[in-house]
Amino acid sequence: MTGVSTQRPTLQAVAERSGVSMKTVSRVVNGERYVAADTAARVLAAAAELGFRPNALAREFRAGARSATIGLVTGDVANPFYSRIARGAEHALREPGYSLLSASSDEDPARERTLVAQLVERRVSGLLIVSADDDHGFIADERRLGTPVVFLDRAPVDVDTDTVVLDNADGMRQAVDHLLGRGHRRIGLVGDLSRLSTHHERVEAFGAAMTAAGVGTWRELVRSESHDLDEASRAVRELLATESPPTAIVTTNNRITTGALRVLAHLVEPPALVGFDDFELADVLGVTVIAHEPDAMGAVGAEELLARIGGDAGPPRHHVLPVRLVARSSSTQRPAR
Amino acid sequence: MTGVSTQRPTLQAVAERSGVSMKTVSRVVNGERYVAADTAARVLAAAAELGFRPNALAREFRAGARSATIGLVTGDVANPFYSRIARGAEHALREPGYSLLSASSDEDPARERTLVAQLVERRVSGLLIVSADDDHGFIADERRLGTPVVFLDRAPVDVDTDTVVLDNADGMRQAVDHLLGRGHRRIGLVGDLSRLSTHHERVEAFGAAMTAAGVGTWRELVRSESHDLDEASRAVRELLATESPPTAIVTTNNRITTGALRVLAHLVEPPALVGFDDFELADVLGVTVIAHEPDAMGAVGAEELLARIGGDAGPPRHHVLPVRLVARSSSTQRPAR
DNA sequence: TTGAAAGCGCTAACAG
DNA sequence: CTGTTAGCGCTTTCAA
Repeated sequence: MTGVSTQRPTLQAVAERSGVSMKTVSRVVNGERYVAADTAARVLAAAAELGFRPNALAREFRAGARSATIGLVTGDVANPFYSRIARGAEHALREPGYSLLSASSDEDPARERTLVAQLVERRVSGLLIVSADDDHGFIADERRLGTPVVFLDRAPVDVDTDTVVLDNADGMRQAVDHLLGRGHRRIGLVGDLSRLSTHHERVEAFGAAMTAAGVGTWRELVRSESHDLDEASRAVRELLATESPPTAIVTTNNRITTGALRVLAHLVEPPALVGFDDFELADVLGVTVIAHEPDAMGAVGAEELLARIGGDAGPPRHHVLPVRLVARSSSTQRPAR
Repeated sequence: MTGVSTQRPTLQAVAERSGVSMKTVSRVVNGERYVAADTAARVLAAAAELGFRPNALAREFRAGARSATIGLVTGDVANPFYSRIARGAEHALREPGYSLLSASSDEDPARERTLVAQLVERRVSGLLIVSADDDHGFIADERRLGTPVVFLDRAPVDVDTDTVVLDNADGMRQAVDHLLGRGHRRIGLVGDLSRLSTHHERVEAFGAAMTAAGVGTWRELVRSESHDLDEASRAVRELLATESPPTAIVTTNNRITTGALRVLAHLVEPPALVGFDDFELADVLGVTVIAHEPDAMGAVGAEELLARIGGDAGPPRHHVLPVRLVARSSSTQRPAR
C-alpha cells in the first residue's frame, strides 16, 4: 500500500475487479440497458474504488477516426471579436457534447495552414475558421477528405463552402449615410489588411455610397493596411495632418477604432467617428458603431457544422448576419464644419 | 475514378502503395534516420498522392493514454482577462507542440467539475484552471492519478499545488494608499463573489490599509457579490445613494470597473475610481488601474505545467506576479471633497 | 537499412 | 442479461 499508481485504471481493470466481462463494464459505464441492477452496482463500485475514467482518446480512436472535438482558428483569441465568436461556438457545442480546440494564427497565413493541418491530424469533426489567407485550396482538400469546414466573417475567395459573414455592405452604407446626413462630405476611412475580403467589401461599399453622394474623390481619404493599434493611430494622425483633413472618420474594425480613439481623445475638436464592430465601452465613450453579434456568428457556424457532421450534404449555405448602426455622441455631437 | 473516398488514407495504405513496410512509412513520416533516400522519396510521393495525414488520435492513444493537449478552464473565454490568459498559454505551448482545449465554466462550480472530468477523460497532459469552486478535492484526485494541474489567479484553499496568482494584497494596498494620499477617507469597494479567494485577499488588504489609516468603519462601504455588469452598476448606485457616500471607489476586477463606469459616466461630479485589472481603453477613459499581465499568467502557468509533464516532481511552486498602479485622471483630477 | 508482430483501451457485432 | 472476438492506426520491441 505504499506508493500510488500513476497509471489510470482501464476498463479491463474494472472488469477484473468486479468479476464481469469488459463488455459488461462498458455497458454500465455507458449507461446502456440490459444490465442487472446488482451487476451494475458492483461495477460502479469497482470503478469508483479504482478511480476509473473512460479514455476518450481510445473511444474516439476506435469509433472511426473522428473526435468529439471542433477546431476553431482565428487571428487572436484575445481579440474580443474573436473571443466572442469562440464563446458563441462553445455554447452551441456544449449540449451536443463537443469541445473546442482553438488556436490563433496571428493573422499569418503560413501559421494558419500549420494550425489547420494540426487540427485535421487530431481528427477534429469539423473546422470553424476566420481565415487570414487568400488562397484556400488546401482547405478544399481537407473538405474533400471529409472534414466539414465553415468560414466565419471572411468568405473564401476560391472555394464555395458554408459561410457565416456580416452584412458588410449594408453596415458601411449605414455608416456613410449617417455621416452624409449630418453634413459630412470629407469622410476618411481607416482599414485593415487589403487582402482580407471584409476589407474589400467595406471599402467598396464606402466608395459606392460616397460616389452616389457625389463625392468622387473619396479614395484620397482611404488608408489601408492598419493591422495593429499603432498603425491605426498613425493612419488617423496622417489623415488629420493632410491639407484639408476629413471632418469624419470611419474605421473598419474594433482594433482600428481603438487605435483611432487613442488619437482623437487628445484633440479639442475631433472629427466625427463611426466604428465597425461594437465594443464594450462604446456606450461610455459615446462612440457610434456598426453593431452586430459575434456570439451569433460562432453559434450559427457551429450549428452549420453540426448539420454537416450529421450528414447534411446539401449545397453550401451562406449566412449573412445583420448589422445596425448605433448612434452615439461621437457622430452626433458636432455638425460638420 | 468516379466518387471520392471520404476515408482518410492510413499509414498502411501508404505502405501498400509504396511497397514498403508500415514501419518504414512510420519512420519516414516521423523523420527518423536510417531510411534510404530513395525509399523515403518513394514513401513521401505515395503519401502526398494519397493525401495521407497521420492520425494524431491513434498516435497519442497508443503512446500511453496522454495527448499533446492541455486543458484550460476559465469562467468565460470572452472576458478579456481570461482570453489574455489563454493567449499567453497558447503562445507558450506553441513551440513544444501542445494544443489548448479550452472551456468556460460560466463561474459555475458544477459545470467546472463537468469540464474537468471531460478534459481528464480526453487525457489532456495537464490542466490550467481558474477555478470558480471553493472545494478542490476532486482535482486533488486527478492530480494523484497523474494529471498535473496548475491553478491560475485563484489559489485553491484545500490543496497544495502549483499556483500562479497576482500580488493581490500589494495591489489593493497601492490602490488604497493612492487614494488616501489624495485626501480620500470615505472609500467604497465593489467586489466579486465572496467565495473567490481573490476577493478575500483584496478585501482583506483593503481593510488592513484602511484600518492602518485610522478608518475603522471601512466595512460600511464594502459591497460584494457583484458578479456581472448590472450587479456592479447597481452596487455603485447604491453606494452613492447612501447618507454620506464615498468620495472614491475601488473595484476588484475589470467587469466591475466597466459596470461602475456605466454609472459614473452620467455623473457631473463622480467619485474617484481605481479599478483592479487594466483594460484596453483605460487610457482613453483616463481610469486609474492596478495593472498586470494576464498573458504572463497564462505563460507562466503553461511553463510550470510543461515542467511537471517533463517529470519535475519537486514541491509545489507558488508564483506571484507583480501588479502596479497606473495613475490616470479618474483618481487624480479631483481632490476629495 | 528494413520488416514482423504485438498491443495501446475501447466497443460493434455476434453469439450464448 | 452476459460474454467472446476482432480490430480501429499507430509505434515499440525485436529480428533480419
